[in-house]
Amino acid sequence: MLDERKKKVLQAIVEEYINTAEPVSSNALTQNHGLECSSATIRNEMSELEKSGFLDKTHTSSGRIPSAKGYRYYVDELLNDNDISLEEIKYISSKLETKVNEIEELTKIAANTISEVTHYTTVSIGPKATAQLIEEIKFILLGSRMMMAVILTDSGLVKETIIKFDEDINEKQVETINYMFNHKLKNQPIETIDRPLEEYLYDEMTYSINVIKPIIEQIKKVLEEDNKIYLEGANKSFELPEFNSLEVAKNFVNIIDTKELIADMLNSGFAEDINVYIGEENEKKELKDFSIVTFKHRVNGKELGTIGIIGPKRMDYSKVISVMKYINKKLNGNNK
Amino acid sequence: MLDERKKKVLQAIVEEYINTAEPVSSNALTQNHGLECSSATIRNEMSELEKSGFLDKTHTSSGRIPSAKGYRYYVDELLNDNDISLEEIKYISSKLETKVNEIEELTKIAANTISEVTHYTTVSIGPKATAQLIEEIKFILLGSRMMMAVILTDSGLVKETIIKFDEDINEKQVETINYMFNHKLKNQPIETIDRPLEEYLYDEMTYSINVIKPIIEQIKKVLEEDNKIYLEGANKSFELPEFNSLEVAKNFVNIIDTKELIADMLNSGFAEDINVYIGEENEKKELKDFSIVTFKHRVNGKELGTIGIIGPKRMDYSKVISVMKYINKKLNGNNK
DNA sequence: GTTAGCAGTCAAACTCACAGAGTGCTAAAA
DNA sequence: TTTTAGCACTCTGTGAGTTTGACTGCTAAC
Repeated sequence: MLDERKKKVLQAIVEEYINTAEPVSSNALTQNHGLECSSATIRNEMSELEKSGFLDKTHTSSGRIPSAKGYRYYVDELLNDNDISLEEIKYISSKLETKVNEIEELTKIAANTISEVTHYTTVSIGPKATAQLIEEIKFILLGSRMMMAVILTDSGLVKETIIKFDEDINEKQVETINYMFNHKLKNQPIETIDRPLEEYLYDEMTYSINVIKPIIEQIKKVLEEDNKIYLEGANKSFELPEFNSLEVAKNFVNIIDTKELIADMLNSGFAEDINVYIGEENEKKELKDFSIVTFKHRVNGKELGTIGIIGPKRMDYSKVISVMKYINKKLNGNNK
Repeated sequence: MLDERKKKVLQAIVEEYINTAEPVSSNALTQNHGLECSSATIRNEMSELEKSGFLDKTHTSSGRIPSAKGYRYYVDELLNDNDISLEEIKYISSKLETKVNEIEELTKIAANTISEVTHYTTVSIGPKATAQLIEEIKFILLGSRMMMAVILTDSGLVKETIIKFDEDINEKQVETINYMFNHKLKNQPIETIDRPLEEYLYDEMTYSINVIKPIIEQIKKVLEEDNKIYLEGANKSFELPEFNSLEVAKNFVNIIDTKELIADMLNSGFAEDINVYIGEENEKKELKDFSIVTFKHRVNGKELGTIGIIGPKRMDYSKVISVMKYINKKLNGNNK
């Protein structure tokens, strides 16, 4: 589609623009980009690249900036996805070796590390419980009218919730409940906690419907509710020149303040290993000025969390994708 | 200290400035502020108020704005702390009646409600576990090398944590651990989990130091660690005119992104019911352009969480303090 | 003690001119 | 046919100079 020199020119423009945040002139490309021709020739190439939609101009006599299509081509065809230094590798490795007791913690650490290495803002979210099998449910009495339910899933996720009652319950009831729920739910997908189960339990334990009901309600609630969203390095974005525009800064705060938007963003379309959405490619129009790069942290095919970077369209895709690939590999490697 | 008319003038200026965000001119005060005199007289009063430090000017021929001292006088002496409508009371009441299973949840709801009613950004944090007595600790085996510890305190706080081991443990060991810890810790302050306890446990259970050690470490960690900080309505602040200054907006993002700063802010000096820090009164210089209003949510003298509003110095103190007082009263009333 | 009136001050908005950076085009060179 | 040099043209950003309007401070009269 594009001849070799056009590719080189496009790549040079994208990288120059990522570095400087200024429209790139034909002159700027004659140095340090391995292009053995004059600015006039580059102008001709740029003109054609603009005609085919890879470049934009901010005004008639300005230099060029990459269009969304230009960034897309760069990301798909031109970038170096091994743009990561030895120090960075060492640093990431040491961070990921931190011993954690909960899976969510690991996702948080990974997100934090990515933010530190790339200097962009990251968001992360724990695994969707609904995609997993229930391995065990434990009920523990915490007083006469309070109980804790601990749910273990097959991928090692632990969810706990407190349940309060309007009447006293005793150890014996808890034992029965423990037996009933486990009997019926062991190794079942979480959707099993539904009508049939409720009816079964109501039938078996008619005498204590006042106890069963809040339990089922609360368990459903805790399993279905969206996980907490963790945000790292929001202030780092504000150092970027694009955030000198109040419009952009405001949009950004709106985005990170709207939990639903972030959750949507992290959960949407996962065809690839690593997903890149550039500017207007995002479905939500609030995100049109930003680019998003996400990946799911998986172990043995089970999803354990999603991490995303949100930054300007002029994001350092090479660095970001390299770091994400490395961390993704590392996380999948540590099958523990 | 100030005669009646000066008070009236100061109050009018503060309120006018809170409404308009523009320096207040002598002319503006001749209408709708119950001041029966000409602008010239008001100019004289303003000039004296400025001399005594209650007012500032942005430049020689500008109107006046309140100084920190002016705001302070207003907050201490002039404001109406019952500036809350029937609708607001109804709305707040309905929100606070939501049934919750965890105390932290209630603090979050209260903070969310305050943000909704006042249109400012709120931050909240759960109770410090270290200030409480341990009522009970339960240990539950969650697999051969994993355990959960659930700690109940006297004010109803429940903290749970997962502990992982490098060796297998069995139900019998868990029972012993349950007995040991409860025997020694029941109704003790949390600081008890310290050297003497460790030594006692090591003596009693020398055979399983590999088990006791991670338990104590993890329990200490979870009890000492700062609670999660919840942020509500960060985007609302960005609608205020002071946030058109990039400097201010950047500072704000820095503040809300720095968890330690917020935790400090929420935990500092609590002489009063409701604490107001105006601009430079804040110890941290990052906060010099902002005002902070905080209160602790208590039940029977036990602290259950802290909620703060962070907004511009030109904050609607009347509304904010009225709403906080009302919510504080409501929360202390619901002794459940 | 209060007020009218006026001179003085300052910020914000507007205009204008100009320098500088960059392109597009044309015609010559390779 | 491709590349290059050169030049005219365009547009932004900046800074100086001007005007406008909102206020205050002061003085003298009420």
